[in-house]
Amino acid sequence: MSQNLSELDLSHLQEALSRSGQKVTPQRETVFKVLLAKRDHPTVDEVFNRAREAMPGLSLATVYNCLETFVGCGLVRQVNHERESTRYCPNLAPHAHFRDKETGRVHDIDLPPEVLGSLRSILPPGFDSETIEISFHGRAQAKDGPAS
Amino acid sequence: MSQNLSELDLSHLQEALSRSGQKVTPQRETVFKVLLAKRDHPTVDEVFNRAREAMPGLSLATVYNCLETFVGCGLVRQVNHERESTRYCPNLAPHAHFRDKETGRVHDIDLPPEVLGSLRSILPPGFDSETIEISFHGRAQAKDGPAS
DNA sequence: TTCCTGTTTAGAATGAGTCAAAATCTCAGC
DNA sequence: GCTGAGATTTTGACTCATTCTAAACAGGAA
Repeated sequence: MSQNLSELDLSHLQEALSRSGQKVTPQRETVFKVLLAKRDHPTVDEVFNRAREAMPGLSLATVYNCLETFVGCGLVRQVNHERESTRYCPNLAPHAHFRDKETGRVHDIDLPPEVLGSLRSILPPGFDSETIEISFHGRAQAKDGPAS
Repeated sequence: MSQNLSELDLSHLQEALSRSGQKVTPQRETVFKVLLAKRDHPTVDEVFNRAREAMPGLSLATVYNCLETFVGCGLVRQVNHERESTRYCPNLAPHAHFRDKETGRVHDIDLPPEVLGSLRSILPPGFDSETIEISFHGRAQAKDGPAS
């Protein structure tokens, strides 16, 4: 539950927000720290509950606002699986997601550039893709450890 | 709005349903025909409206039921994009989806076996994937024609 | 201070989807 | 052709993630 989030991580927040003309507020800091502290793809509700430990007055709407802001300035990615609640992920490296049928956990799967390339190459001319989402669904061996 | 859907298509329905011990009903036929008639990844609401032209008494819940049944017996795939309404797709060949930012249309993108293979290969040992969903998001040149 | 703008808050509203229970259908067995 | 069991459909109520609205708040420029 580290208090030792590197300054570097928080400076990302600072930088990304000011890049898009927005302010660093206590709420945004708190929410961002929650995302960095446990990278388990929490839902809004989970973020809300964790964040309230540090900031009891925080409102759910604000958590929605913060997360939307982060997504908007590229700090965080949304992860959707079927119709379940949206989850949030501060891993900015290109990666796919694997959703475990049994546990519901979401795992990051590293996406090598050549695979990304071959994916891009299947688009016929005229299709200009900004984002690609890849999600696997199945069972993962209980390789425990932090629910990545 | 072709009445000439091949017998073959409808026999798929027949076969897939009885394979899982379920009945062919007028409602299911109607809904299935709607999916085949215009392969534009309709939402439940769109299916509902189209189906009611042929069967005015049809209820929304039944459309949900039918589509769930079809997905369950592998006749149809669900397509989710972000938090938008679920769409349905009778194309069973392996393919990705491209969602046009501007029009909202969803296009099927053919997925060659070798690309599918290279995707599978990025899974670390212990990850056993049953389904893969790939979705692109961006702009598509107005290569008009039926909103594939 | 005062104003302005962006942010946060609480609560109401939305809307896709699900559920429960009654009505209806189908069809095997008589 | 009837009967009864099981599947299917219907209606309407319900859930719940998310969005919206309007009022309070914060903090910097004038």
